[in-house]
Amino acid sequence: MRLSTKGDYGVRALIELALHEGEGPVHRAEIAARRQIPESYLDHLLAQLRRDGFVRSTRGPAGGHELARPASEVRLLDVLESLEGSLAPLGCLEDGEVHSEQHVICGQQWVWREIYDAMRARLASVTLAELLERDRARRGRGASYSI
Amino acid sequence: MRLSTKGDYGVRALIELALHEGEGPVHRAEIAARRQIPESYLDHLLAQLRRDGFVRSTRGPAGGHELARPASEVRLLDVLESLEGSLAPLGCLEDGEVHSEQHVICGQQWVWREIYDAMRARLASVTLAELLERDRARRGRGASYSI
DNA sequence: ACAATGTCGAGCGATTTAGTCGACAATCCA
DNA sequence: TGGATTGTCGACTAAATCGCTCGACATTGT
Repeated sequence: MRLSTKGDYGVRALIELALHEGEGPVHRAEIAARRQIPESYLDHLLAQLRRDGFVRSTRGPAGGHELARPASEVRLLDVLESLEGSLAPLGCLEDGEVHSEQHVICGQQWVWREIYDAMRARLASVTLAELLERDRARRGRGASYSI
Repeated sequence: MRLSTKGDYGVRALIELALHEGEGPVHRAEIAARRQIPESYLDHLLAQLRRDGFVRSTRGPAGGHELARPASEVRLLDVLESLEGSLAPLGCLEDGEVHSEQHVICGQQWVWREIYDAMRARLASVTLAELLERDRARRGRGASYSI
């Protein structure tokens, strides 16, 4: 029942991009260093986020990555489903799922349907802007920095 | 974010045992056939459920498996945590988890804490007796049987 | 004794995870 | 123009996990 590191790393990266919203592209290396993500792995995550329209990238020196849409309009649900695929806890809750006799036997389906719906609703209500804000607050209170 | 088949199969098996509550032990082979579970795999699941006190088994001919506690007192949450281990969607929500600086960086933790708590609460409110009842209802309405 | 059951652990093929690496493309700057 | 600097893409891989199977053994009823 775990989210993979993709969801974790990907959201971290987007928070970092949100932090620099409107300041031009951020280098992959900088994102990786500041959010503790393996750089060559981050590559794949950014590619996925780009494909799904969350991120815009530019090449060449002074290139990098930036948000393609305002942080306030990016829903956590969409980001996670981009990175992780479906978040359904059971195969029988999958979106495009055929309802064959196979699933007649899936005895917990009704509970998980409820939980899944609530989960998606909550994730849909959280924006990247809100994640950034919480991140700032947490880092503010937390152990101070040695620069 | 998927439950493994253990959770699915294991709950199916318990529903089958609940169906025969008070009628003495049910053979592993019968459970497997009626709930479409690979028999030699079911073995492991029953072993786990036995270790955690959900099931009592007896050997020898006329042996088999039965509920160790009344179906109405078995919570779905406990069954799933027995079979799947922790249901936490993120490592940083794990029960015995140390809160080191590692997690200061886990930017979605607060949302998932909420979702996780709600999920566990709901799963804790569902008993095996209720699962059995729903299973009966569903099978009643469903395609009728060829015996 | 023997047959029918459950018990336990080793092992195994397929899939997924979590990456790395290297060749290539675009861009900027001198 | 050419090289330095960035991003892009796909192949590859080591390790873990999943979903089992199998075989040796223990227990019990007849």
